[in-house]
Amino acid sequence: MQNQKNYLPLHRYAKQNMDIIKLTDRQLALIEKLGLIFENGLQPAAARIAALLLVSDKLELTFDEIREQLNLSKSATSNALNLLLSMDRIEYITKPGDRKRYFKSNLSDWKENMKVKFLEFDKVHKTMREVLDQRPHSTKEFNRGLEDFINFMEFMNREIPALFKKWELSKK
Amino acid sequence: MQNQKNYLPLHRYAKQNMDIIKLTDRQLALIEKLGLIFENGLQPAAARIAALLLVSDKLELTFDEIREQLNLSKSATSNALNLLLSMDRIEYITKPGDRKRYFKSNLSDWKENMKVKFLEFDKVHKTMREVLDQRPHSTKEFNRGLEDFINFMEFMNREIPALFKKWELSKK
DNA sequence: TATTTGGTTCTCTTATTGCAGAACCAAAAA
DNA sequence: TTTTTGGTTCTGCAATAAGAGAACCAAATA
Repeated sequence: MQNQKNYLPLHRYAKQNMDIIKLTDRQLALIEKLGLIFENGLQPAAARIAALLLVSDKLELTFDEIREQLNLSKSATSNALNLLLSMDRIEYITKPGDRKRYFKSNLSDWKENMKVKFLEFDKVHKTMREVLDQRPHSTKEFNRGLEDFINFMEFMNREIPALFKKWELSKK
Repeated sequence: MQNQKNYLPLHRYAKQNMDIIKLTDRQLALIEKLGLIFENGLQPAAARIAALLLVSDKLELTFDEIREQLNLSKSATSNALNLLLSMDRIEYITKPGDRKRYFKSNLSDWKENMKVKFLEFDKVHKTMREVLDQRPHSTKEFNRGLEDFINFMEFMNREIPALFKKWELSKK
């Protein structure tokens, strides 16, 4: 159980992994690029942290390593990390004899998140159906168009879980 | 061609469709609900206009009708309408002898928009692939997880167009 | 016991968004 | 020619977001 906090005297381990992580230009560029993508749904600081944890050679970074790499203040780092933790986009491990937390990207949960996102349609088409239900019969053509659109969303909602399954099967 | 501006003296047509549109409580509630959904990607005023144009009995509303129904200022109405127009989420028609524009929801384009949105994945997985390409071999397990995720996104990207086709076929 | 570490929380600034209200404008009508 | 209509554009304000910096804190170390 790595996550158990079982501290040993710090001096026995200190700086063990503290080679200053140095990013190549290519990596920096990728962080910017990914960061922009992630800003769809995340604040900039959090987006760049998420990107950093994918791009960096070293996968498990401490608070201060993240802070330094991205030139963030402590508060920004703290808030962004906690946000990402609460979204399950990252997680952390601890190491025996070391109080620091090592943050890493939570890849496995991403797929879950994606499923959830796909299925968010559900709310949309249900509300749209409500809209259709209260429309007057007189706007026939529009109603037909709307119904078509709703049916389409429902179709997607039915088929997408099947796609997930198909993917799982194709891997075996 | 309804869109041709062929003005006739206003008095011959004035107020023809100017029955004050009155929304039921149910409709107002639906506008709020849909409005919230649309706020994902739209400013509040624009979101509620988009909702109004789906919910209202009357489908083609003028600038002032929209403005009054939603209690917006002229500037907010103008800006929101132009935003929606530029996104192709609404369109307008004109009527002979009438300078006003009649705005309506552009349902057909919505499906297009949805396709585009689905295919936005493309950018994401391409960048992710770049990330994977520059990762050190040493983080084998992580790389495998990342690759799995990328493959999954590529799979989705391949399969979703097929789903669109399947839908089109199922309608015939 | 005093100090250091690994953060968290509070306060303040700055930048951005979203909108109201008024001024403005061109085309049409009077 | 003046007025009205159907908007657009400009100015300014209030609310919110994003993050810096400092104060703070509990657990671990010295």
